[in-house]
Amino acid sequence: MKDLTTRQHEILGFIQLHFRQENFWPSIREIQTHFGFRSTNAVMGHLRALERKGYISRVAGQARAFRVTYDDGETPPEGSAEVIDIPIYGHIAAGYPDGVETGGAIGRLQIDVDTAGVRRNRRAFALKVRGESMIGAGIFDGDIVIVEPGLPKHGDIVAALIDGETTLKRFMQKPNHPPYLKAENPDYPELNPVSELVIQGIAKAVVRSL
Amino acid sequence: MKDLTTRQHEILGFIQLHFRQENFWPSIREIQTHFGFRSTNAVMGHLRALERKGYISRVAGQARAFRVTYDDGETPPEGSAEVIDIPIYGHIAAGYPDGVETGGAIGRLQIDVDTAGVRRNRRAFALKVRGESMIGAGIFDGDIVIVEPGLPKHGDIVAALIDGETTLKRFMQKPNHPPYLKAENPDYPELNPVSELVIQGIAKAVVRSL
DNA sequence: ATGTATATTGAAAATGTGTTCAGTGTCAAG
DNA sequence: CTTGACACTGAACACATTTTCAATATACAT
Repeated sequence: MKDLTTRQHEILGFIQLHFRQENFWPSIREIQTHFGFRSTNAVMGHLRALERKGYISRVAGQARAFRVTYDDGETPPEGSAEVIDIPIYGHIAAGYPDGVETGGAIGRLQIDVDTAGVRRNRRAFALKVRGESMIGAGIFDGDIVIVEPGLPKHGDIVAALIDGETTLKRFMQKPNHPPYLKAENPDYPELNPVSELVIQGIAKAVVRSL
Repeated sequence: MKDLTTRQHEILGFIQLHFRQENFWPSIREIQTHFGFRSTNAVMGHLRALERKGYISRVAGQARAFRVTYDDGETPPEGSAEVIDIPIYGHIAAGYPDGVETGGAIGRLQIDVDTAGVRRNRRAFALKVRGESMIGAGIFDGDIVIVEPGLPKHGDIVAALIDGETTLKRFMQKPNHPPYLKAENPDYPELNPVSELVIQGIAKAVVRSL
């Protein structure tokens, strides 16, 4: 894709900003006014350049009839990443042996695999975080964590089953030592190696509704 | 929400269909032609009705300047919740007068509307957070915020355009006072009422890859 | 130096487009 | 029967908007 000059870049930027803010495209005169041109023709030149370079396309003679075709984004609405459906378990019932109990879900969320950072075939699930033990890692009460089953590495945040309750902790393992879990909150103690340490999975992403 | 007549429903449908297919709104005469009316006024009547009933809003005198305020449904509920495709407008180039990065989207994410907390018809977009100014609200450098255009209320976290840069701040507005923006980080000062305060949208959700 | 792309002004032509005024006809409710 | 919402026709008006023709000036590669 050919490069744009500074001015062309600004024009394209304004067109897109206008569209995002107003939900319809600007007219040539609006672009002219915004940049302080004294002639609509100044805009025309830039639009022609943008069209020639393939960034936009227009319908001749029609008002506000833009299409932004910057082939960087926007173009492939179809070939987008795969979206998976993830069940949200509130507090997990003790004895979550191997996974999916559809009945226990308090909700579901759907997100594409790339953003969530999970693989399709693994059975990911989500948890609603309760408590403040991971506040130091930016995970707050009420957040939703997307968890993927697997073996944790040192430093991963994991969902672990302790005392029949699922909590979020950071998994720490130094060579030749048994692993332990660490809360990311100064008020909470480190948890020393638990006998029954069941790692449910590794936290891959956090989603929070504001 | 008031009910629509059959004809009004058809008109609204066509407007939205046109927008999805062409990326810009139809003109009144295009609507007229599509339905075979012999007078533009037939369309005018329906548009007025749609506007009165709150389904759309328009900018008087401007061509193709629609906004669909309320979606009448029509969208097939595939599976469970509806998944929308959100463009990620990346790091905004610093010092850019219009605050838009060249190519437009640097990525996309897909998420269901309930989890994201946005409405289908509004054009939500996402931003990759840069900087630590909202660390107190649990939003960190590198997080992705999902933003929906709209008018902010007191206390909302907004994406605002200041000095040509988009930043995330909390929108504060006390009665009889001009609004100001506040960073959620003790190291950052409060931002007093800016003359050129452009609110791009309200942050609805945060997604973080771990 | 010469050509080509960029960036702009200025004026005018040609439509596109929203809007209004004045009617006709239907249909259901009061 | 009358009233009022709805669905339209027809013609005209006033700008909004795109587009074209004619020039000037700068920068940059050939």
